[in-house]
Formats: sequence, structure tokens, C-alpha cells
Amino acid sequence: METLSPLMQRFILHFGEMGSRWGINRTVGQMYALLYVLGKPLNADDIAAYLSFSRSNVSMGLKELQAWRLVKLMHKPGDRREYFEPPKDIWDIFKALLEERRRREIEPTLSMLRDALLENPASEEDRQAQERLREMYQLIELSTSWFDDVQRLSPETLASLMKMGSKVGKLLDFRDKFRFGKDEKEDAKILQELNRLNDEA
Amino acid sequence: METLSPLMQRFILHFGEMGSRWGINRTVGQMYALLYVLGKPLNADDIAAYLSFSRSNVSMGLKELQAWRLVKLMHKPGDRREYFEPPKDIWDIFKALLEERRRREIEPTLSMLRDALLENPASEEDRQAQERLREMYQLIELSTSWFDDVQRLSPETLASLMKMGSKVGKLLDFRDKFRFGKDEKEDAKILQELNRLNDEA
DNA sequence: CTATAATTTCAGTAATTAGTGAAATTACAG
DNA sequence: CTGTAATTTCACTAATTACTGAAATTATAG
Repeated sequence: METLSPLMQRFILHFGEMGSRWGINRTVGQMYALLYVLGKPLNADDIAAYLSFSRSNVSMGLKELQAWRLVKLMHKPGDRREYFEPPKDIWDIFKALLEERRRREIEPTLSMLRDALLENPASEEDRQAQERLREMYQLIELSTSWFDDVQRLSPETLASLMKMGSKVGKLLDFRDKFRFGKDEKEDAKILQELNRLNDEA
Repeated sequence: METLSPLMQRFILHFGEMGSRWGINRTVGQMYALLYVLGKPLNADDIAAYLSFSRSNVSMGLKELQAWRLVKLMHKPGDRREYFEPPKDIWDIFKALLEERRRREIEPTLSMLRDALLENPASEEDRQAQERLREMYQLIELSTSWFDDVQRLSPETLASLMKMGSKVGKLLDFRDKFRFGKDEKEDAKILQELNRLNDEA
């Protein structure tokens, strides 16, 4: 490594290890961590020097990071080399990760399940199997379309949504018990509850 | 494979492939898919026979599935072999998966970040690096504690929460604009909105 | 165009991870 | 206890995945 403080080194090495628990391999994880922790655009040679990887490995790694949309390509005036940097907003990183995992892990499964559900069952056993697949299909479908929706929210809204946590759920439970506009006293209770949640969040 | 319909076979093979994109390896993924699709408890020999894996591989795979809490161990009366079955409710599977990934992927990162943030920076560069790590820490912290909260909700509430999707976010945006209880006309508007969301969900 | 800098490809090798079978251990019926 | 069925461990081999260096390609300055 060219010159990285112990702090940075530990971060980078940790990310390498974690990377391998994700689909990303160790060296790609380290490359990303390097870009993130230094917080400035680097070219491929820089990365190879910092991490002592072969130039070709860096090239492949950067291609993969681009496929994950975890880095952006940029140029410096008067320098024909390509520079790479991570998105500035951490929420964009977060979204890119989730979105890409969805595309790679969820979509293929959904389409396999769809196909399996279209077939007409050859036996009673198959029919029961299909029922279980349908349950799975519905759950995945529901959670991904929820995710689609939520992904479109602004980071601020998303953050305040998360801060509310299960309170949103409690609100829904509450809502199931009473309908608004029927009884003024109940309405008042609900308003009070909403304000309380609002203050806490 | 002992006797599995083409439908089941395709499901099992697909899960094997997907498994390798997760931390789970191919054979473990297949074992799980088999248990899921058959929907009845199987012992290790059954699994080995259905999938033509070595008995020892099945043993290791089952241990891993238990570590993920994706299967439950059970016994049949008068049979001393161990039988395995997946949780009946698909939501439990979903939660177990998320929870376990959290434990393996998120927790170690959080604790590494905590340590890194406690150090006092050796240089200006380190100080800036720490700031970036802090951003990351806060995001992860926020999203996992949100996840904790949400995980405690009942499947029904969770489902209706998801069905509402981004509408919850829109409600929050709305809520930011107006405070309740100040103006009767505004309150009426909010109540109307809540009912509309309620009906849609 | 030509020369050279920058990047990518790819075949070969290294490293890691997965799967097996034999041996060891554990569990329990008699 | 003893014997045997059930399960686990582990050293070894197979399969997969990661990484490198040399060669090929692409891009651009002059």
C-alpha cells in the first residue's frame, strides 16, 4: 500500500472481508472501500499502487463496481486517464446496492416462479407444491413492489420514515380499530396520537 | 433424484443457483428448496436420496440451515432419526433470512466502524475519513434499528404497511406541511387523506 | 497517419471453497 | 452395559473463483 493510515487500512481490509460475504469479491470490496474512505477520485494506477493489485485486476474490479453503479467515471481536465469516485450521497450508495441485488437475486427468482405457476400441475403433489410457490411468489412480489415505491422517496422522507420505525405500524393498527369522521371524540384521539408520533420522530 | 416432478426439479435447481449468489452454497440451497417444495419433514437420508448428495454433505448442509434458522428439527414417534422442516409461515422464513444476514453482514461492520470512530484521528486526512465513516455508521444504524422495529410487527400489519408502499411516505410529507388540531379545515383535509390511503391499502 | 499512453482481454496459475468417503462419535434400544 | 443405528468430523480431492502478466485493443496527442 502506497500511503494509507492504519485507520484507513483497517476499514479497507474489513470491507474486503465483508465483500466476499456479498457477491462482490475481496479485492473489489477493497477497491470500493479505498475510494470511499479517501473521498476523492482515483485512477486505476492509483488504486493498483495503493492496494498492490495488478493493473488488470483493478480494471476488472472497476468494471464490476460500475456494473453495480457504485462508482462514477469522471475525467480531469488535461488528463486522459479515467478517474473513479463513489456517489457523494450515502443514500445513493444504499439504493444502488439494494436495487442491484434485487435485479440479480430477486428478479430471476420471480420469473422462475411465474413460469412454474403457469404450468398446469401434473399431479396432486405438484398442485400442492404450486401453492407453496405461490405463497413465495406473493411475498416476494409484495416486498419488491413496496421497495420500488419506497425507493422513490426523498432521502429526507425515507430517513424520517425510518426514524418513526414501528410507530407507523402501530398507527396502522390504530387506524384499523377506528374510522375517521364518524365520532368526534375518536377523531380527537387519533389526532393526538398522530401528533405524538410526529413529535417523537 | 429419487422421484421429483419436473416442476420441483426446476425449482430446486434454480434455488441452488441463487443460493450461491447468497452466502449459501449450491447444495445447501437445493436442500432447502427440496424441503420447502415438498412441504413435509424429511430426514437426512431422504434428502441425500432425493438429491444424490453424500450423506455427510447433507449433514453439513443441515447444520448450516439450522444456523440460518431456516429449518426446524423435529422427531416422529417411534423413529429415532431427525427430521427437518421449514417454518410453515413464509414470513418467518423472510424474517429469519433478514435477521441472519443482518447478524453476519451488518453487525461486524457496525462494530468496526464504532471502533474506527472512537480513535482520535492522526491527521487531517484521517479526520475527513472519519467523517465519511460516521455518515456510513449513521445510515446503517438507522436502517437496522428501523428493521428491528418493523420486524416486531405482526405479518398482517407488515403486509398492510407494504401494501401502502410509498403512501406512508406521502403521508409524512403531508404531515410536515400541516400540524393537526390548529385549524379545523386542515384537519378535515388530513382526515380525508388518511381515509383515502386506508381504502387504497 | 503514427507513436504512445491507457485500458481491456484472456489464457494460465494460484487460492479458495465445496463435496466425498472413511473413520469417529453420539444416541439409544434391548 | 452392548450392539447397532444415526450423525458428525475431517483429511483428501474436485470444482470453482480470483488474480496475474503478456498480448491485444482502444484512444488521443502530435
